[in-house]
Amino acid sequence: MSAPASDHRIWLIAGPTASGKSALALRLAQKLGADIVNADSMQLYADLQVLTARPARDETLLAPHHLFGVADAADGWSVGRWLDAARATLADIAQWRRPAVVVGGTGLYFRALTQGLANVPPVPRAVTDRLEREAGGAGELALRPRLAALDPEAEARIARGDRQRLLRALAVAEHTGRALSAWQADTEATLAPGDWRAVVLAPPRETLYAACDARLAAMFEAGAIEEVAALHARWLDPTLPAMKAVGVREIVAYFEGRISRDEALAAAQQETRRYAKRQLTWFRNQTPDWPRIEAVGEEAQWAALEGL
RNA sequence: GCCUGGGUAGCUCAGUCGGUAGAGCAGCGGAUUGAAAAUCCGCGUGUCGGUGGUUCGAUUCCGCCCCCAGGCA
Repeated sequence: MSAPASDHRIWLIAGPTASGKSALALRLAQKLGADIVNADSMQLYADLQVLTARPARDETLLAPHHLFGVADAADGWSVGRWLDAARATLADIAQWRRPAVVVGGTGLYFRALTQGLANVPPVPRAVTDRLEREAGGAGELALRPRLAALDPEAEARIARGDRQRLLRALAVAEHTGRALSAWQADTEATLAPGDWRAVVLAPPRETLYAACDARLAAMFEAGAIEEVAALHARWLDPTLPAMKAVGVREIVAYFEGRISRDEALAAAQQETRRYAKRQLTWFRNQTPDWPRIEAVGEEAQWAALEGL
């Protein structure tokens, strides 16, 4: 590497699903003697190991891994909760004077790390739920004017149809007495600009999609179905984050006899490709200045990383 | 071989009484501040099978050819 590792105690490795992040992160961690920190919203949950492509035990033994499978599916985590955990983890790693490699595909988590997250007090989910009930069938039509009065900036920014953001903005404004836009305006970065270095894996579209398809097929063979069966048997609230992992819905539909196993696989593969596309869009436009590695395959990607 | 039906977007199809065409799905582009593998917004991407003819003008009408499906042999 052109710059000494000590100049960059924290490496960020981002990219879409199935692009080769985990392998690259592991290799980098082994070379630097670094710890690996998860920045993937779904690999947080213990229940889904196969389906989220969370590093297996033999891999986690090769370098210290943090924040992988630490949450229960019944427990819904959020960017804020992850950021608090990541911050504490990174501080801990720094105390041991070891570098860290933060790896994942959740763009928002990386943003929270490099640009910060508004310090909004916790807004109970019940508040949002109440607002939704109050709105009733009118939905957005009833909520828009209310938000416009409290936080016109947010109201103008939120696209029509985006109920989730509309409810969040309204809940924050009503619950905290301060506009979400105002909270967001004084956000400060979590990591100091000079403390980290980032790279985005961005393989060609065709290659990436083929890798997604192959991986989903392998997951179905490697226990993804059994894993979802166990999760399904817990009868958790379907709105929990873990229940929304790509593949869960499709495999549950298969259990219920609504589609065949092959159809479930095809549907899960399609959703994975769409997810990968959204990730490519995020990193292409939200982190345009992060170096991109378009190479395919671990060796080529490693060579590209060393050449940075 | 004959008869019938059909060849229009990546797929399934609609349509044009002659003025170069539009839906669904797929796909692509974009947004993204506490659910983010979430939640949304936007965009038809096309030798209308080929070739001659009629016509100011043919995807549309006519001839021939090719291909597919079914029927008769």
